[in-house]
Amino acid sequence: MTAPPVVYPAPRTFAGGGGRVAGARPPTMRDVAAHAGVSISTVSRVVNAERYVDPATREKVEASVAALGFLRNESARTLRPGQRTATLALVVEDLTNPFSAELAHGVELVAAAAGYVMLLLSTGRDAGGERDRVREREIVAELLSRRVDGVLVVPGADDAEGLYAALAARAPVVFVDRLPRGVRGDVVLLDNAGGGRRLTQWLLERGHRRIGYVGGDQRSGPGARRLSGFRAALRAAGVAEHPELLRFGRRSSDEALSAVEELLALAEPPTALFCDNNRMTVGALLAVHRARADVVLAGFDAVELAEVLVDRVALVTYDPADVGRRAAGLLTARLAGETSAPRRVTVPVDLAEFGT
Amino acid sequence: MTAPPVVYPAPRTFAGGGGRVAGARPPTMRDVAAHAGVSISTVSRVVNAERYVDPATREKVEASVAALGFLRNESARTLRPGQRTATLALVVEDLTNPFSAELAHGVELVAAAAGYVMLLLSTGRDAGGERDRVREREIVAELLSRRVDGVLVVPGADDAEGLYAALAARAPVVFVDRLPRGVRGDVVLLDNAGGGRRLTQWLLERGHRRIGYVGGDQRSGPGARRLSGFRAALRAAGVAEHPELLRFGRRSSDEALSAVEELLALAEPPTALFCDNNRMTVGALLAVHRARADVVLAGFDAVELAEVLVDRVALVTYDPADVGRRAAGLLTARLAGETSAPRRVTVPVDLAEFGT
DNA sequence: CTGAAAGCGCTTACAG
DNA sequence: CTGAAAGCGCTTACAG
Repeated sequence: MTAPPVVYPAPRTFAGGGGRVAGARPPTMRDVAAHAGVSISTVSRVVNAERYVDPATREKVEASVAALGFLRNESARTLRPGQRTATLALVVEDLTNPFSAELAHGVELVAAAAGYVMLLLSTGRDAGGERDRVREREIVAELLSRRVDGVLVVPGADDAEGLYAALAARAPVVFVDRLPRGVRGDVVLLDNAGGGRRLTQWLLERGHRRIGYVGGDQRSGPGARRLSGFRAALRAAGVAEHPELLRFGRRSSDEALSAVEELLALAEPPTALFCDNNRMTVGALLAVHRARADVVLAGFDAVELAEVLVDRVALVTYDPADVGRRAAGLLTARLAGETSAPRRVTVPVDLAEFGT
Repeated sequence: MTAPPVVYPAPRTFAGGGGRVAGARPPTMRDVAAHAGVSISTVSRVVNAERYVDPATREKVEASVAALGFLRNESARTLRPGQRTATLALVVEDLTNPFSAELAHGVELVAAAAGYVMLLLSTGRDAGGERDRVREREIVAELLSRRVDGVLVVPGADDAEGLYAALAARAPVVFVDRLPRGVRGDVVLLDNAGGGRRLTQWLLERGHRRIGYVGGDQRSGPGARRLSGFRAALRAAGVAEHPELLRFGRRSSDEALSAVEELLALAEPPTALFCDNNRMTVGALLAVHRARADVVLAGFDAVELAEVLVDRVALVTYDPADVGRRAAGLLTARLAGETSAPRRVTVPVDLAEFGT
């Protein structure tokens, strides 16, 4: 990625765009100073909107800035000790996940309002579908090299312990949706347990006692908390869990669909289904609709048109952008000097009922 | 956003995270050089993996790098003329739009593979729902100040002429989904006209002659091309357009739903509907489903579960991530020295049929 | 209110 | 193969 050596001050040129030439060396403060007939210090003061500049001088300099199209080189500014890069980073696993995308939107809003720009990096998964450790280490190194002011991370279920410790040792880090083990830090969580409880109570109130469960990874993070909410509600109501009605580890709506088909084919099928995320809810909706089964659905995440497919459904919904705004708010507060103990923010969820 | 003056070399400290202190001044090449007993030049050579370094020296330096946890300061490196920031920027209007999110994903994949990091900025809309000009100018200034190596832009329908000209004059810019008037540059477009034509042909082949049209902004960009494809197909088939069946300027699925309700209530309703984007398709699906109308749908964009709602539907689908990959590919090619005339890439679309 | 000078952390000819 | 020195474009005490 390094450009071949160039003889200074050869401009970097770009002749694409049909002969358009971009990249004549951009004007520097020195150029502005010469143009305005003042010193570089004075240009710096004007550009930084400092006080103690004679109005006439300021005007002169501003005219030169405009005439030359001067834009301060941020890399140079950043180099001074104590100066910020005015850059935040958001690290997600997969941006195509709607949660990540809306989260990023919320983060960007707050970042922009606070004068920061957002780097977006995704860790992805390796060929085996596992978290890509190499890429994760690269990302941490990249962020440290770039001296980002702060980082927001949606950690993976299987994040190596302390992966982000090196990062957290050098810049404030806010974790989103789950807190990796062994790391202290600010974290913004959804009320997953509360949502699981409310969905389950909603089913119990409607008389359901045989409730099926279709879920993804239930060993840690959001999935674990949703399951614990489910179980807590059953326990509180004195209703028994039916192990044969629980299906975990489903990774797609297709896998969820098969799971629900299995459940519906049981001699004693469930009368209701708890779906622990968007993929599960979509799969279950399809299976129930196809089977024209008399099964009530309760699931996590908004699914467009869900209410049209089944007679009765309750969905836990939330605003990922709000999660992003809050997480970015915590981070910018740290950057503004906040030194309180690690904070844990829980974002409430909503229950939306549909159907007859 | 500027930190208060600090007395050098006071470290920036962060006492959040429960007393955890981050930000002791990171080690520099000077520190590594002292630790390894070599000159700074030599450290630079090792860090940059240059040839002509004695293996023993290299090993010594690498040990010091590891011991001190040295990570080259990218701002400092960038300062030298001819050096890149290794940063691309993607500018979209709204990241919550699934197209933007998947696009960003594709861009990030290619950027990461080529050694670039992606800045993500959204222009948003102002209070009046119009493109926010002030924010757009800020973004252009920000990107120029940061000396990003290249930019990908999804321009708005109502972009001011030449808004991105200042940018394009200094760095390669690739436009996505539409090309602003008055700007030359690489552009990646979807085959919107082709998609519109195919959807319309699909309807015509099934005998439809009264085809309704539900669309958003049809004055420019993708909307205009989809409409032109619709009209071209009608013309080619010698089928008349029915002006009373055309509804434009709908901005949400709710507005599309109302439009379709109007159409279905006509004395002579359409027998088929053409929907020019995802929102329109969702609204039309709902309206047709609710009215249990015998209307065939043909629409743009994948809609989850669409086929379950209506008897027969055809959807034009495409992979926004692929658009992102291609756009980023054009950009990285420019950055690698490609100097051909502006390129226009058209990404093909698919037609998916559902229903009995 | 203004300017000369030092220095941020690197890279790069230039010597050796 | 290695080092001393200049310089990238800024900011910041320090003098005046």
